[in-house]
Parts: sequence; structure tokens; C-alpha cells
Amino acid sequence: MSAQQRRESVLAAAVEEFANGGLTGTSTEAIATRAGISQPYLFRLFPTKKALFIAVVESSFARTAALFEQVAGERTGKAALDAMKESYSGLLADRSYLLTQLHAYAGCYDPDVRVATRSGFRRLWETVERITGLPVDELRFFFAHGMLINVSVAMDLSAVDDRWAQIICSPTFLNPLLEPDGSTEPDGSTGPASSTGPASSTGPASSTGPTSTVDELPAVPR
Amino acid sequence: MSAQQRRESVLAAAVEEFANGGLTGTSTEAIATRAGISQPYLFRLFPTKKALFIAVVESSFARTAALFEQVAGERTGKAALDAMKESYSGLLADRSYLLTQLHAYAGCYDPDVRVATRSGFRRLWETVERITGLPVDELRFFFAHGMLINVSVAMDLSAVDDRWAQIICSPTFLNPLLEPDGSTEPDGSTGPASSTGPASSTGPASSTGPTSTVDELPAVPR
DNA sequence: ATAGGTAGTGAGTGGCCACTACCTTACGGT
DNA sequence: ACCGTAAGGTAGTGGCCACTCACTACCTAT
Repeated sequence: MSAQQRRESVLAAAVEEFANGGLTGTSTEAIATRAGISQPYLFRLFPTKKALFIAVVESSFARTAALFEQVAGERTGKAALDAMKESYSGLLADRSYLLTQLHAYAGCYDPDVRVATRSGFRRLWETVERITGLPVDELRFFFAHGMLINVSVAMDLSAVDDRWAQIICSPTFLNPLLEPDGSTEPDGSTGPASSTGPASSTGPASSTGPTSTVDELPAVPR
Repeated sequence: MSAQQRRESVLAAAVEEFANGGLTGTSTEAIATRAGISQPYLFRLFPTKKALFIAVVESSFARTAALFEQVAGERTGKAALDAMKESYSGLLADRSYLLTQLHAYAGCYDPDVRVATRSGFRRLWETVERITGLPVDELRFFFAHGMLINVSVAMDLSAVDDRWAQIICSPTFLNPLLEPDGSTEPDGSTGPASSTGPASSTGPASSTGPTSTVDELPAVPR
């Protein structure tokens, strides 16, 4: 196995391990074990643990940006944003991925992590801005709800047998912009509201085929 | 000094130290040193480091809830929510406080931290819901933007000599709900847009006097 | 066959850190 | 004087963990 391939498999293992524990709460041994290599060899592939963490953060942002570009296709404006929202909802299934985001933000006390997170976030914002061309208010709305999704997943709100699950999993949470006001669709928040699965993807997003699944994303460079 | 007083001063020190580093990245010695006591004595006041962290998280949520109750006064509905938004904007000045929030969410991989964070978040949500009586969409909007504020502070976006500072510090970021749609004020995103200071508190919030500052909050119980 | 480069490991090591055992001081009541 | 109790410190200790060093196996090209 080439070093480059090995590096990518280590990166994948690191995503899973860093998801629980973050930068400081994860041991390099756990990552190495999951990647199926010896722990010292990990330091041949990445100079330091922090560098590996930063690589994870960067790939995470890059992956999101690539996903957004992909699902937007040729669309612009609100149509493109709707496609992005739909795709981000699909990420609800990838818990490790969303937790990585949170650890990136929480790790910002470290200057190196901060610049990586900042530039990743900035590139993501500019990607969405460029594709949609929407005003800043709507971008902010989009990102704000993305953050709320992140923390909801972190707290595992949908696991509580509560109205939380209904609030979080309801389509209006996943796509609140679709009906900004009035005539809110009779969402099942009062009824039992199918609490199974993370809200089936009923929207459009049919431009590039069934791209709403996460696993078939383009591999992130580096 | 009584043990109870000592406990509270340790709690205050722990907020500052946990803000950088989170649960796993902070040493009890740093906390003890800041609190002015020996490190072993810390374990006489709190049984374990995680317990101290959870106490910090709980006090953080309780403090926010108390702040919201206070600034809302007798108001309800959007008026109350506006007061809360204004007060939360005031928290922009308290970096440690907002970072604590992020570390609470990121620390949710630990079951104990998760239940503490979940119940704190739940109580906060229900407090806002009870006081304002607003529908779930507006609550979600409020909390979503609060989260975005949190991560913006973590990334220290306002420190970048960029349009970020203008976006984040602009009044429309701090109070985006004030003009939910149409006739979006010609926001100064193109102009220089006074980038000094975190948006002076020009709103009302005159019910209980000048309570918009953070330092004079009611001490959190426990 | 030999020389060199690449993938990979076993065995440390130094340092940090959560947590413990035990001692000291101060004070209040009888 | 005497004792109990509560505040606080000193000196550890066991374990984890990031990172290093020395070494082996294999592969390819001359």
C-alpha cells in the first residue's frame, strides 16, 4: 500500500476517532489501531497529532464544499440553496462528520486549528455565496441552521423520546426556509410524526441523480 | 473562606480555563492555580474533573436562562425575544462564556456531559418558549443564530480584517429578526460600516435598569 | 548480486496529569 | 487546657501518551 493511500485511510480513521474526544481527548494509538497500522508509523505519515487533526478539519470542510457544488449542479439562487439544505440534511446520518465540525470550532483556542477552521469556514461560505448569489441575510440563515443541526446531533436530541425528536426531525427543521412564513404545511408536530429514520428525502435534487447519499462523495484531495 | 465560597471561586476559575482546552485539554492544576488553591484541594471541592466541568456547563446554561428571564421583564412575544437577543449580543464580550457553550456541545461524546448539556439546553429552550410564547419556528431561528454567534466568536472572525468583522458585528447579524423579510435595510456590507465595538446597545431593555452588561449578572446557584 | 529506497514494527522514554495519603493550622465550644 | 472539625498544603503515584530510535522485510533497478 502506498504512503498516499495509507495517509487517506489514516485520515478516515482519524475522522471517526476524533469525532469522539476531539483533538485532546483522542489518542494517536486509537487512530492507528483503527487504521490498522502501528502507532509509530502514524508519525511517519503525519508529523504531529495536531497536523493530523487539522488535515481532518480541512478535509471535512472541503468535502462539504464539494458536496454543495455537486448537488447545486447548474442551479443558482434559492433553488441551489434548497439543494444544499437537502444535502446537508443527508449528513444527519453521518454523525462523525458533524461532530468533527463541532470539534473544529471548539478547538479554535489553538491558533493553528483556528486558522484552519477559519479558512475552511470562509471557503465554504464563499462557495455558497458564489453559487447561490443570495444576500448575506439568507446565507446567514442557512449557516445558522446548519450550526443548530450540528449541536442537535451532538446532543443526540433525536434519541430522546421527546418532542425534541419531532422538532429536529420534522421537515420544517431540515428545510425551514422552504416556507418562510404563513401557511406552514400541516407538519406532524402534533401527531406522532413518523419518528423513524432521519426524514426521508422527499425533495427534488434530481439533477445529478441520487446524490443525496453521503458515501459516494468525491474523495477529498490531499 | 468557607468551602462554598471556595467552590464558587473555583467554578469561576474553571470557566476561564475550560474555555481554552475544554474538558480534556485543561489540567486541574491550571484551574487550581487560577483559583489560588493547591491542586489537590480542588478534589476536596469537586469529586472529579468531569464533575467540575459539568458544574461549569450547568452554571453556564443557568446563567443564560437567568439573564433571559431578567431582561425580558414583563414582556412577552417578540418584544421579549428582542430583549433576549439584545442581551445575548452583550455576551459577545464574554468570550469564555461562549466558548464554554461550544465545549459543552463538543463534549457530548461523554454520556454524562451529554445529559447535562441536553438538560441545560432543554431548560433554556423551555424558558424562552414559556416567556415568549412564540411558535417553534421563531424559537429555532433564535437559537440557530445564537449558535452561529458562538462559532463566530470561537473562530474570532471579528479579529480578521475582513468583511467578516462587518458581517458579524453588523446590527443585522446581532438582531436579524428585526427585519425578517422585504425592504432589507441597505446594510452597510458594501460601505465601511462602523466596525468599531460590538454594536452599541441602542435597544430598549430598560425594564430593570441597565442590565445589558454581563458582569452584574445574578450569581448562579450551586 | 548489490545497492538503495520505501513500508512497517517493537521497544522504549520523558513528561504530564488525575487523583490519593497524610500532615498542619486555626478556631469554637466546653 | 482539650478536643473536634473544617480549611488547606506537601509529597507522592500510577498510568497514559506523544513522540523517538533502531531495526526488519520487501521491492526495484542497475
